[in-house]
Amino acid sequence: MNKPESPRTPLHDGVLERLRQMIIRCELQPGDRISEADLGRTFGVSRTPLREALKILSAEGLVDIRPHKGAIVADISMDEISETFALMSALELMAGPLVCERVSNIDLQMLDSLIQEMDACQLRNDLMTYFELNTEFHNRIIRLTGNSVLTQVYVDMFGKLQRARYRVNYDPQRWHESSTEHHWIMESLRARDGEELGVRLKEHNARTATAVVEGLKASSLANAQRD
Amino acid sequence: MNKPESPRTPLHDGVLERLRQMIIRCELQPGDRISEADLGRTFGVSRTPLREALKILSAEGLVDIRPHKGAIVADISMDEISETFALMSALELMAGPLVCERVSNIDLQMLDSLIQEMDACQLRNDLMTYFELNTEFHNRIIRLTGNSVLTQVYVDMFGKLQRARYRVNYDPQRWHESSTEHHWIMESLRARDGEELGVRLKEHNARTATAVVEGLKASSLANAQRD
DNA sequence: ATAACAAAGATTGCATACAAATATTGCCTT
DNA sequence: AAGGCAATATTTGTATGCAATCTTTGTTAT
Repeated sequence: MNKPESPRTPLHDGVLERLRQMIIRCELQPGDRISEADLGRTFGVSRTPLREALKILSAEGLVDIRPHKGAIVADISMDEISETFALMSALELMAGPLVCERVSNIDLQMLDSLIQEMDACQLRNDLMTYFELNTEFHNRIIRLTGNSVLTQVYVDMFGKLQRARYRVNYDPQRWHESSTEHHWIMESLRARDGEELGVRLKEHNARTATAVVEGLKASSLANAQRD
Repeated sequence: MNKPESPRTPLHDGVLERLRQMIIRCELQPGDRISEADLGRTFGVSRTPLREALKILSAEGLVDIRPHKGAIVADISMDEISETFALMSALELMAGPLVCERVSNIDLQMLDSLIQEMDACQLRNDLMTYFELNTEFHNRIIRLTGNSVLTQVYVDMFGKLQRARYRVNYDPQRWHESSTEHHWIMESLRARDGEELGVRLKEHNARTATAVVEGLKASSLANAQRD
């Protein structure tokens, strides 16, 4: 039915990735029940690999599994969003000095070109690609710490928040602000000022947090009125 | 065969917990292959729940699964240990002020009694219980931040490092130092001095890190000579 | 009409069976 | 004797079947 693809990659890996994307992109919304049989049919696989994928997503916090009652897409509360942003602030504060110790000119070039692409996205109003590039930008910076444990945690957090970002109607003004902040961040990087970089990353993060939380409040308010 | 226990808790949960403990306690050593059939026999379950547990442990980073080649207990490198300690330092620095804002006198009492128990363990040389109480002590402090995301990450990190702690022959002198540092930490808590608490937690952590890394170096050196 | 209960239906949890891939063993060749 | 190849054996990946649990629907009694 499907093309053979590569028989080397286990089936549940593909299922896992597809499910994760569906959840992050809000195609499956928080609270949605996940029927093993149904999803198995849509993916064309049996329940076994699907269950394995669900267990992993549960460990990642993207789904909740209630014994004998099935899996649902995990809800992410406003509190959890705020707490996650707060945690990321701490990680970025830690990252600043480490990154500046290790960042090379080639790294700077690479980040610059990412920013250029992001600016281009902004001009043609391509929010989706912007999100992906933005993720790439921030993850790369953290990866420059050379601390892979830190990076792993950061990337996970970013992924969890991505759902929230997709949900809010991004404010054009905030979008512009954000780009400016990116340029400031690059400045600190070029100056190799670790403390300053940490602070700027942290502040950028805090502003994004505010924007996302405000956006969510607004949209949930709109929903409440609609109901 | 087994007592009915509680039929409400899914089987793979029990398997998961037993496996996790076996890995943390180094009963299964890094690099050990995990045969699904074998482990299934020893636990008295089929491969299905076992595989689900393995997938979760893989997501937690305690085992590595290589497609078509089976699972092995994940190795934790010296680098990863150092990086994890560094990350925890950042988390503790962040935690300090947050904890001091929220800690109640009852919390202080509870932590005090934990310290008393730990001191007792030290007197009777009960390292195992000490480890458990120590874990409890630090996790509780972080939980007092009220940030559950931070707490989750911290607890995970602590668990990952627990393996390393179990492996090193704990230096009695370091044990004593550590107790003293715990008392300092309590002092900062009682004074509600958030900055100071953060720094003391961080320094305590850094010293533990040094002790563990040195201990591991020594024991791996001993192993190398033995071979 | 509403609430409580019961039985049918659907879904999850686990075990087993089979297919595909890898590891191992023994033989043959050089 | 050493290396390569082939056949066997073991192990993983997936599908399916059955039992236990939950959900839903329909009935009855208040």
